[in-house]
Amino acid sequence: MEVKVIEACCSPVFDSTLRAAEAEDLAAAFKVLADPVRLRLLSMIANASTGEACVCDLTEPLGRSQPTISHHLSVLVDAGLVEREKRGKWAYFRAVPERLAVLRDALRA
Amino acid sequence: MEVKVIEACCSPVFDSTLRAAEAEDLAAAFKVLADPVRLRLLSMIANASTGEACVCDLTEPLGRSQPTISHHLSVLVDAGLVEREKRGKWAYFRAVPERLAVLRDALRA
DNA sequence: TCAAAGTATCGACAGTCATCAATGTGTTCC
DNA sequence: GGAACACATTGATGACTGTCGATACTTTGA
Repeated sequence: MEVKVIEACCSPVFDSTLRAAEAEDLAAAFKVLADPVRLRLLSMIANASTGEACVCDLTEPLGRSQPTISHHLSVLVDAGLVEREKRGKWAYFRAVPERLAVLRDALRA
Repeated sequence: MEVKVIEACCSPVFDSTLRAAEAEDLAAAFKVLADPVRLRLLSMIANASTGEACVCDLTEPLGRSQPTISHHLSVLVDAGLVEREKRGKWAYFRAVPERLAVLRDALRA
């Protein structure tokens, strides 16, 4: 899945008729959110008490294999929705609420 | 594609940890928006001067066949994002902004 | 009733994606 | 150095979906 970070300049769906390129970018962004595992990962990371979570915290609750979780986290990182920071053996993930806000604004009427 | 109309009761992603069932519903809703043709259809319908549009108005600008456009419109209808009204030979589509608002609220931080 | 027009449905196909097992990479600790 | 651990990558596979041609359905008008 090729993921493109959506920019804040994108026109909202209801504002004016979307051009083909804008629609492609927006659709790619929504595609990132169109998976239940990724939504739950994003939710768990955003609600982590320390503000961050590592793969080991996220794998077991979702009932998916470690490679699958790692794959979904990479998709979220590529989309700019979460940030990855490697510290020692662990990889910590933090949410980027501004990115979600951009998508939310694209849905304004 | 099985489409489920998302209800307003759904927890936002950032509010509390999403349960599996909530994540499934939300993901299905975003999947409807995760297609450029559907996004442009929604945009064109919402921005139509009369507030509505028929298939004949929507087919040619998007460069897809009539069955493809009809399919995408059905997906949008099933998701509750647009309404279909048949008058004579024509099928007219109107946007349902409240549905989009529900999705937008699910993305609030 | 018949022909034409606007849509919807069906069947098939190609491309995409979520998933896992196996393996690779980098780090920590003895 | 070597073993153990945390995570990323690869390759393969099954399922899903966007697309179109062909066809069916419905309404209009003659």
